[in-house]
Amino acid sequence: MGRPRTALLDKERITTTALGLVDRHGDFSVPRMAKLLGVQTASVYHHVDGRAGVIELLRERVASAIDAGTLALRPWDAAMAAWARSYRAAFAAHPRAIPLLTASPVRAPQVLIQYEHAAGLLQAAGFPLERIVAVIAGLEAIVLGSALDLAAPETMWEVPADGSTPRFAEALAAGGSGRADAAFELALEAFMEHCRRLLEHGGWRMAAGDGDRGDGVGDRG
Amino acid sequence: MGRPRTALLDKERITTTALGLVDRHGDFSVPRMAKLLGVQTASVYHHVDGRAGVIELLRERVASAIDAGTLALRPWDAAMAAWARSYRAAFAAHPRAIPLLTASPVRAPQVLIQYEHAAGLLQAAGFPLERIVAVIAGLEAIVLGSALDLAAPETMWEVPADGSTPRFAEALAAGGSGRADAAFELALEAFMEHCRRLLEHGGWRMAAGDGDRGDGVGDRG
DNA sequence: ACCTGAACACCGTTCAAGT
DNA sequence: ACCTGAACACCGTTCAAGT
Repeated sequence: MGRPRTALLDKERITTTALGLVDRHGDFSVPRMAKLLGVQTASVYHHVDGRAGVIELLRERVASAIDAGTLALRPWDAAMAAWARSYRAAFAAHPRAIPLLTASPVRAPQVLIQYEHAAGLLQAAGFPLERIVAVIAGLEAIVLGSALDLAAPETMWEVPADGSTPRFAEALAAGGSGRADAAFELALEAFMEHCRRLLEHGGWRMAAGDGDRGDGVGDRG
Repeated sequence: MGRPRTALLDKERITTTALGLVDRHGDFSVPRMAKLLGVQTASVYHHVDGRAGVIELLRERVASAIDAGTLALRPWDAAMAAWARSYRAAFAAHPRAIPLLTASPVRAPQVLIQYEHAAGLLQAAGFPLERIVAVIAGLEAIVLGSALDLAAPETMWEVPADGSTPRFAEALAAGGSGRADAAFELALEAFMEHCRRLLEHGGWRMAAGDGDRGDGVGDRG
C-alpha cells in the first residue's frame, strides 16, 4: 500500500484538523491528528515539519484572520487602533490556541508585511524613526497580553473563597462580565492617546519628571 | 530500600531544579528533574501534583520576586508603575520560563493579596469601583505582553533577508538594542498617564468620539 | 513524491511493595 | 510518610519498504 494516485494529505487539512483539536481539547498531538485524518502518524511528517511545524501553521492560520486592510485607514491612529482590534479578534476566535501561539512570534510573510505597512504609516505620520519599533512592539504587547486574558477566563480572576481579598472581590463583582474587553480597550485607548500627544507635542525627548504635568512616576532607572 | 529517615525531596529543591532546567534548556521533564535530584521519577509525585503542579510551583517561585512593597508607595500612580516594573522584572529574570508561565495565571495567595492591595489603592485614589478591575487587568496585560517579547528576543523581530520590509528594517536598526524595554516603558507610561487623566477629569463616562480632543479613533463596535 | 508499518527514545502517571 | 522498581498508555520522530 504505497503512494496513492492523489495525495491524501495537505497542509490545509492538517491545519484545520489541528485547530479543531485545539479548539475542542486545548491541545493536539500528531497521532490524534492522523487518526482524524484517517492516516498513519508517519504520513503527517511528509507534509509538515513535525509538531513545531504544525504550530507554525496554526499561527499563520489564526493570523490570516487579521484584517490587513485596517492599515490602509487614515489617519494613522485610526489605522493602528483598528489593526490592534482586528489582531486581538483573530486570537480571540481561538482562545485555547493562545498559549500555543504566544510562545513565539508570527514569522509568516503576510504578517511581516503588516509590520512594514505599520512602519511606513508611522513614518509618514511623523514619528521619529528610532521610536517606531517601540510603538509597534508596545501595541503588540497590549494585543498579546490582553489575548492571554481570553485563554483562561475563569481561572484568571478567580477569587479565594476565604474572604481574604474583599476589595478585589468587590471590584470584580462591580466590573461586570466584559472584563477582558474593557481592559484591552482601556490599554489601547491609553496607548493611542499617548502616541498622539507625543507626536503633537514633540515630547519624545522629554526627560522623566521635567514637570510638564506629573510625568515623574517613579523608579525609572 | 523504602522510606528514608529524612525526606530526600521537598518542594523547594524540586522547584529550583525545574527552574534550572528551564533556564538552561527552555523546558523540563519529570524524569530529567528526578535524575538531577538523584531520585526515581516516581518519587517526585510524592511531593508535587504532577507536571502541572511543578509549573504552578515555578509560577509561584518567579512571582515571589515581585516586590509587594511597591504597592505601599504613594501616590497611587507611583505605586502601580513601580509594581508593574517589578512584576515584569520578575519574569525577565527567567525569560525562557515565560511561555510556560503565561499560559495560566498566578493563583498563589501572595499574589492575590497584591491584587487586593492594588484594588484598595485604586479605590482610595477615587477610581470608580466598576473600573478598578479593568485598570489592574490592563496593567497586567501590558506586563505579560511585554514579557513575551523577552522570551524570544532574536526571532521576535527577525527581518526577512529578501528586502521585502525596508521601512520596518530601517526602523528596527534605528530603534537600538533596548527595544523590549522601550516598548514596555512606552506602554506603561501611556497607561499611567491615561488613568491619571481619567481620574482627574472624571472622564470614565465619556462616550467615544464626543470631541474632547480626538478620542474617536475607529470601529469601537 | 507520498503512504505504511515498525521501531526507538522519551514522556507523564500509577501502583504495589518496601521501610 | 516517602522511596523504589516496574508497568502502562501515549508521545514525537525516523526509516526502510512499498507504489
